[in-house]
Amino acid sequence: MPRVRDPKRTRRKVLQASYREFYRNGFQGGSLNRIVASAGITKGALFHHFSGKNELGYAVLEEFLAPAVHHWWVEPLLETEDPVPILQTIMERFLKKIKEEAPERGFLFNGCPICNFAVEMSPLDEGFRSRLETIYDGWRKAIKEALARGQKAGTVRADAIPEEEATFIVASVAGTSSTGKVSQEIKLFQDCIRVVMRHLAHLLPTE
Amino acid sequence: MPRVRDPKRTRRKVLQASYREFYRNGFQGGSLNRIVASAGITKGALFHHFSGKNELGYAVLEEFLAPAVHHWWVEPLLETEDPVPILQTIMERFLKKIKEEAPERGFLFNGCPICNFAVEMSPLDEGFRSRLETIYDGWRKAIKEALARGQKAGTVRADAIPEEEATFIVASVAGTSSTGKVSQEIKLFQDCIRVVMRHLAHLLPTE
DNA sequence: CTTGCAACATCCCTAACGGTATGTAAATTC
DNA sequence: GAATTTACATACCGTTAGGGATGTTGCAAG
Repeated sequence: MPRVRDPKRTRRKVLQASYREFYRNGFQGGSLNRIVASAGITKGALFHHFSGKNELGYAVLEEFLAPAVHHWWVEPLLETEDPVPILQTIMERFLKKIKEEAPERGFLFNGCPICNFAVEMSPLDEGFRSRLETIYDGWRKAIKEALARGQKAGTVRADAIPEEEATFIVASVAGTSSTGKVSQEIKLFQDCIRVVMRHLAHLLPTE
Repeated sequence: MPRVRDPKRTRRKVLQASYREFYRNGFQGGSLNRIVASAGITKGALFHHFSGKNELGYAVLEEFLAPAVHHWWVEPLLETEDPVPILQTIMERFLKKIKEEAPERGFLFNGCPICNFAVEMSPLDEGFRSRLETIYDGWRKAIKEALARGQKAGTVRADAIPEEEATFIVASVAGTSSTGKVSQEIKLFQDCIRVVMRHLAHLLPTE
């Protein structure tokens, strides 16, 4: 067997397998043995790259989930002066994503992975809590600042409160994911998102 | 030692200790050993009343959490013809509850226990999933029917969609709890609930 | 007063967990 | 090209988990 060494690749494989394992079984329920098995490596490799289970979880948050939020929520809103349509587009894409995952191949939509981590681990471990707080803060900040810019540009009604709305929108995503995954019926997601979309429409200036 | 037997009381002690343990550590992270220790009983007693860990979790859902939802959300809305103020009152009480728990005695608000169970266990075990679905269905149904009655009575605007709104309100509670518990700052809860309250106000008929 | 079952207590088992110690081969450095 | 370090693999801990077997005792019925 021609032994090829690619530490970056190995590390990525571990992270990916860990993400899947934790996403499906939770962090505490996730098994390092299963991770190394599904990643096709050994415990030696895992513990060479990560000093323990917690560090592995932190890495998933920092290197997988934080960038995902940045890509889906922060980047599209950056420097925008008309954020409401963009937020609506993101919510639509969110619903689309769920539809794609739900019925196909029997794969379950397991909710928002960040929220899953938050619910399970934020009260149990300060390392998780602080990292999750950073992610949520950045998420909220992006929405808040976009809404504020919209107000300056006149595309968002002046009496809206960007900070409150941002907090609410993030919570809506978490809540929709968490309650919806129980029944796995798309209608629940649809209903939820539809109300949020209507709420977003109310943020537009009245003409 | 005067041995006193009180099976009902023993059962309740186990359930209460289980609820606390699972609420703080999650279901998978919760330990039966810790439960029997904190309940002041032994494993023999636990397994006499419950056939296993899962059944214990089911019992917590059915005998603790389902009644709690009924008490907080279903009962106050029963037969009401003006549901919006009642919903607002419930949300206010929700915020109050968080405020009471948060700063005092260093106790952490750990989110909505039902949502915690849902996030962790609904994708992993059908017994949990179905029971959680029943709880959420009843919760949503109570709101939906109250809103529909309100529409008939003219206290809720006719173009509101009770089913969608109900789904949304339940998701809001879950989302607020889950995202808020990360930072433990009351302001986040306040912001979130304030937006929901405003949204509820929009359900009133325009005059 | 005895019999029988419900209500526990005690003790133990196996499996799986996260983690470590040690070995070894590839890669890098000098 | 020798030496050193990185990148793994193998084997193996100690602990704790959930759960079961068996023993013991209160309590109610007959």
